[in-house]
Amino acid sequence: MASNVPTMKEIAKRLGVSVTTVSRALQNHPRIGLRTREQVHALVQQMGYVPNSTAIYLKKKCTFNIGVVLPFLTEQFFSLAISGIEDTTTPLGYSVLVVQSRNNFERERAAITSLIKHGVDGIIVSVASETQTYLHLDEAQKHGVPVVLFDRVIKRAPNSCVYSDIMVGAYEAIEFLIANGWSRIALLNGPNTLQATEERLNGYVKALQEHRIPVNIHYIKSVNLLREDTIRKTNELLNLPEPPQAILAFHDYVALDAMQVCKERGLHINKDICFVSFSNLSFCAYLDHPPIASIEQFPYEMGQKAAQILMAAIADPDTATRQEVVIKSKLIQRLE
Amino acid sequence: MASNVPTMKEIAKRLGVSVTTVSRALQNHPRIGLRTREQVHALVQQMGYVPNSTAIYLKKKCTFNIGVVLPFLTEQFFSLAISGIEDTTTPLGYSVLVVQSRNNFERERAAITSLIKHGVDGIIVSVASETQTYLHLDEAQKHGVPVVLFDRVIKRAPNSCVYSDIMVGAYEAIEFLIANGWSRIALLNGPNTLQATEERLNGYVKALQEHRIPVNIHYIKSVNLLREDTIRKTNELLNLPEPPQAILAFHDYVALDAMQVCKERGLHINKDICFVSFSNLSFCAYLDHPPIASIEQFPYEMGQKAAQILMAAIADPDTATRQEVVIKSKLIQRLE
DNA sequence: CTGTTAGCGCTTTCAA
DNA sequence: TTGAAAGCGCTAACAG
Repeated sequence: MASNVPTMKEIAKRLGVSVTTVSRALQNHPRIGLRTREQVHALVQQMGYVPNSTAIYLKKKCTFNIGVVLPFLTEQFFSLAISGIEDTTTPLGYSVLVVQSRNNFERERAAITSLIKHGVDGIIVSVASETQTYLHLDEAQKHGVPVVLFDRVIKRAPNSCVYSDIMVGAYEAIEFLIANGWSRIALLNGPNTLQATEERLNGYVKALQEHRIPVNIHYIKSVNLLREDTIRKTNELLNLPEPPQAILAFHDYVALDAMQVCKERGLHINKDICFVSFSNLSFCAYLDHPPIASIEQFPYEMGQKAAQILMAAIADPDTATRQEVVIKSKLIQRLE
Repeated sequence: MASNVPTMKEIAKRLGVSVTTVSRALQNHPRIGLRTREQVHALVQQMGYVPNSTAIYLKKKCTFNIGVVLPFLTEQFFSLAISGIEDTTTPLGYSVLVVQSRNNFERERAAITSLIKHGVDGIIVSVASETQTYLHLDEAQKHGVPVVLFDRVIKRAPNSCVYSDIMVGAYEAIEFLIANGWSRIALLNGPNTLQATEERLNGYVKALQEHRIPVNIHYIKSVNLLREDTIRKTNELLNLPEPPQAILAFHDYVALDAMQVCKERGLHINKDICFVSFSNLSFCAYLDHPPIASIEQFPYEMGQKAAQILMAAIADPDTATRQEVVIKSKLIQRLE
């Protein structure tokens, strides 16, 4: 911020009125003379006066800033969520502070601490894959900063959260594969720390069981979301005496890496082996052989919803109760 | 922010000292008794006191927030730049306010106004494709908020800026294509409002001329960066009596859309027609037929550099002079 | 309709 | 080594 920026005091002095009057004129307070109001506005215009928000924040005890903590901005899923958040908060005068955790718990904790210090009015977080506790979230609540979780949520946490019906998504995906004649279906799942991993597994198992297909434990792999691990686990699957015909992947990035492994081993995608994955990122459209189906999770809408809940909690801290919103996912088929 | 959060006053009262003392203890001021300091720190710990940053900001006349305005977070180029910015500002205690302009000038202007109102200490911007003036940037400078431009810069603007040597990049790309035997090379360029568009054109023309290849005006198209326009312009190129053998695209997204058009028309990528494009986004690695070469522009490093310049300008507003930093690009070849 | 006054939570002279 | 007091820029009773 600046050095010699005009303040209300100067405006008041120049106009020979009190700062109160200026303040009121600026807020279009009813009890103010039309003349005065116009004069003030004119001078404000002329001097290029911009109210000092820090002062207002100090008074009003809010900053109109909210924080967002998520694993990676570079994942389109999250940047779309940010857009959803931005679009619902900006019209209300809020700005968004973004911090990336890079799936690292310590970074996440530090990010939240830093956001509290910066005085945000609320925080939206999608937890890191490493995160196993929600104590760092309590820290925020303790300072009166509401926290809303989205996508990567901790359901036993006391915070409001919004996520997609992953279990159903996984279930439908497996049903789809079965309906198309595959029965040897593997699951390239995420880290076991994530709730979302468990749900994918549940959906997977449920669908298989309902169709009386035995669950093969060797078909279930957990990857840490790093490329190398995906490659390793995919190779393990392909090395099986009876390798899978289809793979449900944790998300598109996992699917892409796995597909590359397959290609390198001479397999033809969607012929020798086919994929279904979560996310439905836009660049899949550019692949010659995209996953045969994707589970669209509507990250933009999730961001919107999370932001709405947060806005409500900020506006009315007392009446706001814990909410749990499920965004319906949708299976997008790409049969060739 | 909260209601009943502990303040320095309470700490002082509980300890029977003055707020001054607490303040000094917290800052580890030299002139303070060891005993007192320890007592204060203990109580702070116990009460979970967090300094009210708004108050500090008001006093210190800075917020330790910086704003970043860019077209789209969903473009990996920009999210990588954000990471670069975050990584250089966070260690210094700064947080990043991100706003997307969506290539819309009005949104960009509004974003900057909003950031000034929110009291950021500085702003980094990559201008919208629509933007043709830098008056909205002057607005910030007028309020003592330094502005640094990156990538999509306005070079005649009075602000510091960092960008890549696009002309050289385009030049090398064309040389590479010529060296590999192509001479009918088209340019799917960006909007004419962008400096970057002009530079790509210059590099393109220069390389052709140096190799005594006549510049064919029908091979030069300007797209507005929306998918539909890319499709239209690509079709125009392919409909030419002598269609190009190679295309230099404004960036990967343009290349991808253009490549799809080619595929739909039965052309084989990198055989019937090949592509070179700016950006080198990571997902190109997943394509069966990626652009035959990409011009890596190092967005992370650009973000870092822009942030460094901004940090310096904030730290020392008087001595800081306008800087213009060029990040060398690099041609990544993917000959099959 | 307008001004006076107090105060948000903190830092920082100036005195003791 | 500590404290009292002023003040950052603004808002909001309360009083005219």
